[in-house]
Amino acid sequence: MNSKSQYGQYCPLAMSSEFLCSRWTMLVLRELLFGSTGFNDISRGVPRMSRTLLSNRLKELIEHGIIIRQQNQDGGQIHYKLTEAGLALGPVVFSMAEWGQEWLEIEPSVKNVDVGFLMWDIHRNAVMMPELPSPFIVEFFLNDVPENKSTHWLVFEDEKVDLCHIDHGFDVDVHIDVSVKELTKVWMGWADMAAAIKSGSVKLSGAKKYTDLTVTWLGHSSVAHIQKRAEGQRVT
Amino acid sequence: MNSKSQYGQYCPLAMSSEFLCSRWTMLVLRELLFGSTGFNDISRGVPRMSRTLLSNRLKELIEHGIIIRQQNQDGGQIHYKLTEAGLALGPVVFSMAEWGQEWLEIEPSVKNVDVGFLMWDIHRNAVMMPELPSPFIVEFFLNDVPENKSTHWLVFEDEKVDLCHIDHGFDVDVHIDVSVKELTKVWMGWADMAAAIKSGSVKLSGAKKYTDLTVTWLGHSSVAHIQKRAEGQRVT
DNA sequence: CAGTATCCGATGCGATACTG
DNA sequence: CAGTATCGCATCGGATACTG
Repeated sequence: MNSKSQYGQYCPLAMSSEFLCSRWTMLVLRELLFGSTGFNDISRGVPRMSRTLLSNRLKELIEHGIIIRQQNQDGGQIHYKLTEAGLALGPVVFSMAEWGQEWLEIEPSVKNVDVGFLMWDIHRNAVMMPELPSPFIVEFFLNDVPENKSTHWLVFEDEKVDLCHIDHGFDVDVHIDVSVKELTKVWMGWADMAAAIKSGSVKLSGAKKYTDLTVTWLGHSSVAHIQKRAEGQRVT
Repeated sequence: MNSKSQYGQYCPLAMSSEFLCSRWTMLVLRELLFGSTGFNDISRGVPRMSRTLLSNRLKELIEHGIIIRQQNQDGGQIHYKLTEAGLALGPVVFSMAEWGQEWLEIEPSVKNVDVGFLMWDIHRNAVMMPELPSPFIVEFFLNDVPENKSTHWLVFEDEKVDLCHIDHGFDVDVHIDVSVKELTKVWMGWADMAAAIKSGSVKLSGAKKYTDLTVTWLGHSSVAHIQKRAEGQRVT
């Protein structure tokens, strides 16, 4: 836990970056800003971060007044919640994300993608629709990863969407067969879903009335609407 | 030089923060955004950063397409210049600085301040005024630091302001006697100059027509206009 | 679910000295 | 002015195992 001034500068950028710009911290903040409050939920948003380190980072953020740790008096769930100052970091986090979406080259991003994070990210932005039955089950088959990580289910039910990676013998409504890379591109707005279906890189099956709505219930990343720069201008 | 993906996330925030959120990097970007292009100028803006590390960081930024390294064909000065993508990082850097100015507690910031950086920061934002003679010499005496670091001169001449820490027998127009802490507060907009003069924590001497203009030629930090939160709301 | 304790290897980075 | 090479320590953080 490091809280001594490293930079020796009163500059607010220096003071802020001393604790904001440490490994994983921005991603933890992203999770909090997206609404996760439980330790395990946050952890699922940063699957490659060790839980030990997450624990330390949360403590640092508490120390700095960015979050508070709450527990119901009945000893229930523990919630990490952003303070007012923490919420005010939204523009900082999003401006960095938006810069990346606008300027970063695609290929480096889709290399070495963690499937757990991709599915977690999709699940939390999936869109409930009145047209869908309840439950509505979507099975993802990711055709380029080891078998034990290849199948995931999205369960739309009771006004929320759950993510599952264990087969409970679901009654599947829509099945999606796609590579991780292609799913990532479509999800991020870097590729067009209709074109991907037409080219065969996304294979949908199920009742047409549901597969036709895929673009809608699948949703997009929260920065997908930002236009990427032309290929020659992008950076890595 | 680390260029392998650490986070395993396609998320643009993750991709960006992998190289933006490393030690010193935001401060180097600040220097570049403020207009420094030479190695030594940049280095003076981050005096506690080792030159070795600065050299490495600049290389990383070049690799990532954020800056380019230019040298005149006559073998003159070397200039590091932001690319279009690099310039686009302005809002990211400034949003973090603005957050800090609005939310951070003052006291931790004014502890352990590097005098070299303070004077460098002041010098590059000092304001040329037609009312001033040329040269116009301001002598700063920082009354709470070791003698060899206590005196600095600002030389307003030929449409530019130079900073000097060696006595060239200047013909001083205005003398300022102040502590580093108080000078920092006034400079950052955390204290009022007029009040500081009245209370005696800033002691000005010299021709009245020049000392009366101090607030103007001294200028303020670029984020000084942002209002700090009330004391109870601030964080560390 | 929500963590903590301990170990230990990797690496980040400062200090110092040197170069064209 | 604009760097580079080398050394060596400190700390960061991952892996693993354990707790209430």
